[in-house]
Amino acid sequence: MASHVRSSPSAIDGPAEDARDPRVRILSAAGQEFAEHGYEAATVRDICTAAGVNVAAVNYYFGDKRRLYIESVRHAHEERLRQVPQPEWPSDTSSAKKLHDFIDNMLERMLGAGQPPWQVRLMMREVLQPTEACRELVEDYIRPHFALLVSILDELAAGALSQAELRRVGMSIVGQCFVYRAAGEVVCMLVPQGEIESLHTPKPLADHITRYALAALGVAAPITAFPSSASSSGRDVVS
Amino acid sequence: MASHVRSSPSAIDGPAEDARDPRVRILSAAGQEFAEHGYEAATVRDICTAAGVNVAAVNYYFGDKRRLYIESVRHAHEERLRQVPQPEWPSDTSSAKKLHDFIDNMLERMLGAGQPPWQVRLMMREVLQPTEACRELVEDYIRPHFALLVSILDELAAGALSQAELRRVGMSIVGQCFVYRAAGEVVCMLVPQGEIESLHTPKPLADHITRYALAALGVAAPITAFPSSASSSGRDVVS
DNA sequence: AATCGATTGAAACAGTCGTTTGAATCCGCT
DNA sequence: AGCGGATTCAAACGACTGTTTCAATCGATT
Repeated sequence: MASHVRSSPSAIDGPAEDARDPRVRILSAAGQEFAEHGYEAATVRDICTAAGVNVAAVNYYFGDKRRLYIESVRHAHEERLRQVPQPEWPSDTSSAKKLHDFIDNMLERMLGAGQPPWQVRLMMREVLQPTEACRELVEDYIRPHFALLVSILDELAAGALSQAELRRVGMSIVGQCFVYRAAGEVVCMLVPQGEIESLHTPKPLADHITRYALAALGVAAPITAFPSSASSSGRDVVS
Repeated sequence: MASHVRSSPSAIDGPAEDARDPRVRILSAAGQEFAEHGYEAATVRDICTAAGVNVAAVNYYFGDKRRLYIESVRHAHEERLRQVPQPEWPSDTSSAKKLHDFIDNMLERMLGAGQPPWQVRLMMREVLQPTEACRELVEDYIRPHFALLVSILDELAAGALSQAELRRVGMSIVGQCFVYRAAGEVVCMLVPQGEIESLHTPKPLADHITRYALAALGVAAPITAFPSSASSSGRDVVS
């Protein structure tokens, strides 16, 4: 047993975690290995080598591989929450702009700048095949974001849709972003190369998904009504 | 070496594959194990036990685990193609109805009737983290379906959108279906229980996604314009 | 019946996995 | 300086993994 080790140094050290603390070094290395290879394929030996500690350390600090995994998922989404706070707008911001900003922000977090950081890939694994670490991830990270999206849609629909319908529309929007991250490699095989770079990167995609949603909700003109790439309809509703 | 074994009995036996053929028994058992646990976590011992053959059989018939996996993915999508042929419509069918049927069919294949058959889950794994078996899966199975969707959208937009824009809209539709299969368990955590059963099952979802698309394309009224669950707008465009 | 290639079977291979051990080392304390 | 708990280390454990071996068995052909 390693019960004599203090259970959570980060809780008392505060946000300025010492990178020389072997506990956070292991958590970081574990997160990257789990994100890259998945729980089964990642090995504690590789994790410890990457963290520069002995194999016995994971048992000493975390008990076993399963508990290390759960802690590393928690560590990942906590760090992610600190890095990317929920957006805030001046009170007179139009709801259409809020929607565009929200979608742009979500896409940027999911796809932004080449390979997304390992935290996102680890969380994505939990979404695709949940383990016991999933519930906490949903409550702390995903549900607040989804609730914000639904509230924006509520504002946008001006009471015309029930909460249930708003959730359904919200899921449609999330799905359109989600597919590019989860099935990105297949998307690249279905769409010509140049088109990927010009139309399926975060910025143009945010424009498209926003326009698609605004048109479906009747807030803007249908996407067939104007030429092509611009994010706005006749009146410039989003900027 | 096991080079003396005939390479593909199913090719000469025709569609009526003998279930007592150890080769297809192994392929079927392997597909289910790989679909359930993934490539790494599935063991050749479990596969052989499930297939009722000796462990040496996989080496005798397929060489090694990697080649067995590739063959089992091929076997899965070939069987799936035979089970679910592409829909065909009378030439006077409205393109709105075609879109609704297509979406309904895709959702039924992905989500239909509780746990989807193992073939779908195996293919989904290939989409989420492609291996060398992915390209063939895309060319034989996914690309034809996506091309059909794009052609329906082309008809619907009546030339108002370029091929690139049609692909982008197609990806939006696929994404809305995809999220329910790939992230289904998280969806269940975000949406109240009763709502799942009433609004997030294939039929109501197909109605919603179709209506969302038709409204976005300006073919039907915005989804805020009419009360709630019905799949049609004022004129009954889809039936 | 005898023969010979195709197929199956039980057992063992070498390697890697997560985990444990027990001694060695570090570091704050009196 | 010297004590004592906290931490690190190399080494080994037993349980698995994919793969191979080689003798036993099968089934059609002569």
